Amino acid sequence: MSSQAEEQPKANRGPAAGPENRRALIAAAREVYAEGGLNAPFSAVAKRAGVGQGSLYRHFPDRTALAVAVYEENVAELERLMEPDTSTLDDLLTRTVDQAMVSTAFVELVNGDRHDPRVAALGERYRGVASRLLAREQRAGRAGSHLEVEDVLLATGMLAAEIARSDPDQRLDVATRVRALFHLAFAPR
Amino acid sequence: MSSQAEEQPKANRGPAAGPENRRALIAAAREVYAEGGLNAPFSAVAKRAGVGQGSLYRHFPDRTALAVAVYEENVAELERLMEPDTSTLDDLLTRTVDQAMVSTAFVELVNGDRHDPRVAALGERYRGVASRLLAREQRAGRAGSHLEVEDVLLATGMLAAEIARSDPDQRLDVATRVRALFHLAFAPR
Amino acid sequence: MSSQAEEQPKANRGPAAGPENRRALIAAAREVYAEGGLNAPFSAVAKRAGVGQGSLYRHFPDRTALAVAVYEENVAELERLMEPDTSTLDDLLTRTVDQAMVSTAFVELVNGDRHDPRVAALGERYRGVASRLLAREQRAGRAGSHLEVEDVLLATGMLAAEIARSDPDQRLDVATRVRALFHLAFAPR
Amino acid sequence: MSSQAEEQPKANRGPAAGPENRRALIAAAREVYAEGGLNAPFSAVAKRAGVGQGSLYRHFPDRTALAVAVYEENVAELERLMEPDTSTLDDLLTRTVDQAMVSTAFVELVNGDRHDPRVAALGERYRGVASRLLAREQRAGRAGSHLEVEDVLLATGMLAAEIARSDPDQRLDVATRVRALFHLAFAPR
DNA sequence: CATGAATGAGGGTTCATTCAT
DNA sequence: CATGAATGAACCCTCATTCAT
Repeated sequence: MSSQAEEQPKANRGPAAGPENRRALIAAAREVYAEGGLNAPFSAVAKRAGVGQGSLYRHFPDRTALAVAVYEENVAELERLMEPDTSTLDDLLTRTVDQAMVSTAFVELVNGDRHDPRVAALGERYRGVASRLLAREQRAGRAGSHLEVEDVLLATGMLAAEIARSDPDQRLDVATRVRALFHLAFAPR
Repeated sequence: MSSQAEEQPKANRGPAAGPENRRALIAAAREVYAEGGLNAPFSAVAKRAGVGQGSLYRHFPDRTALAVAVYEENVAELERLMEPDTSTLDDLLTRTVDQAMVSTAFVELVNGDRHDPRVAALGERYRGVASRLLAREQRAGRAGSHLEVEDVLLATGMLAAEIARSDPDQRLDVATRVRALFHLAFAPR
Repeated sequence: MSSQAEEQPKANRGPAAGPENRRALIAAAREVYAEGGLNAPFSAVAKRAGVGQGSLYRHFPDRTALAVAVYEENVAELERLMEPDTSTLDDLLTRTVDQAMVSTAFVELVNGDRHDPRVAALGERYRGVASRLLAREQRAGRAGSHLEVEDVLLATGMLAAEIARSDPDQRLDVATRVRALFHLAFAPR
Repeated sequence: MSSQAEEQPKANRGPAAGPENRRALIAAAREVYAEGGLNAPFSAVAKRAGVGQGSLYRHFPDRTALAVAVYEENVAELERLMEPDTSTLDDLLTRTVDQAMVSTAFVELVNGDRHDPRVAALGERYRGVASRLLAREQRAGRAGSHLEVEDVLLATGMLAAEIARSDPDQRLDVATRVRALFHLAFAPR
């Protein structure tokens, strides 16, 4: 009814918005995946980020690209957190629980795209963290010598998946129980 | 409308086909769930069974009904197999690996529809099996007294999920490794 | 699990059940149409009648056949009720309200199949009733001479449709109001 | 997968097509409702408008939204036409006949979704028109003081429905006859 | 002649992806 | 480079109709 500018579709903010949008998309994806799992509508990510569909596709041409971006942040954080000499395998389990929702989405995804190099690279970095932790713990006599890095990877993977599967209000309980099991399994004999 | 018999709609085989169709549907569902998880297109089951959509809905009014039917067979088999006094928790793990693909779908199911009575009933039967085995093993001194039935359920659940997730040609390896972990976790201290 | 007669599908009662089924179907149709209008699932009629789908189709090869059968009973009742010298146009309106749900279903149907002879025959009988009533009322000076039988048919048709459309708990109100309008329109000038 | 451009999926005309599509959808709906009533296949509207299913849902998230959009135009026109001091109740009946096909769909709509606020708002506007006309006619002594706005609404509703039900080549006749009836019913006593 | 399962087409809705502006 | 509408395929579910027993 006004004589000008009938609709204002949200001002095209120009190229400057690029990196900002990218960040918004990753954050939105983290939330959406956490709530709805990996099969949440892809378009829901754009909507939640307050960004056009097209921009989502420009930044992340496929589902894997987006998931990798999300998980990349998690791995980076993990690398940082697990660096100090005082960090333990148990810290890794704790961290896994915290990140379970995203981790699981990532794991789900990876099992579709196992051979995607982007995915493989991230997997290697994660494995590196686990490997360094394990070696350190074994040296300190806090982890059994029977353990190999694959065991640790399996443990964290299963833990994350189990948490993600669980009823939200049982997660604390489940986490405690599962960590106790792996404690026993990891202990020196 | 057409001058010749253009389509051959597939002969109505009559009610006699009923039980046969039911069996075909369950078998098809087993395969479809194994390949695509519980959210595989419902219609894919009908197609794979070579049965009309409508018949699928007649036999199983909703997803849960079908999943329950599939898993019912598994639980029944489990109850039979675990009955002898000689069966162990380790047998349960073995069996879990064998049924992993279906088991995972069931776990998915249970975590989605926890309050559906049909699902709850099956869950109870499974729990019963685990419970009897655990008690027997603890009496025999082969399982630690710290263990509760929840621990066993978590272990089998995680094992099944992990197997289902894994690359088919790594499953044997994964199974071995995970079972070894739980062996340690279950052992008396 | 019993060794014989696993399922007893409801004893085929033989040809004797024919007429009984027919009656049950008509009664069921009356209810179903009243509740769900003419687009209620055709099969719902069979279910409500406690009769196989096939029997429904045998007795009434199409929707029209069933609707005609239902309405035939209504018209017969109408003929009986309107015969006494004391019955008036107003009685016809009253009766129309009572039968509104079925009447409307019939009218709906008729507008699809206007040229179906079965339908036309019933229409004639209804028209006959209206015609006799109108003549009698005009002779008695209770209806205006401007009125033709078409006017009466339109009035009853619209009344029935309006009732059928209305919220169930407003029907009484609507009926009163509409009948008052037609009272004025029918009165001698 | 194919060696040549096998399909020509119909060129995405871009957002510019938006408003045009919206208009096309409303126009198509008007036709489809007129032919098939309010339960005509929703998808038929998209097809007739030459627009994808998805676009239909984007513009009108549910049946009611579409029906309201269609009828909104009619009510607006009505408000405009009935504003002059010279317009009468009879003009309203005339107009109702002209819009009968759409009016009926609207009546159906109103009777189904009486509690939807969008529908209620339109109903109020229509009632407003009828109310103003009635008051004016009563003041001028052209309508009886026994009449209430509900009577007018019932009359237009029944008239529209009856026209919509009628054989196209009898509509003129039916309209004349029904309007004459309501003339008598509306007249001052 | 009754029964009720089988069939598949039809219509509803969602969502991944493309593309004009 | 961002935007958001358009598109259509895919899945869901219901129901009219047929037909073996």
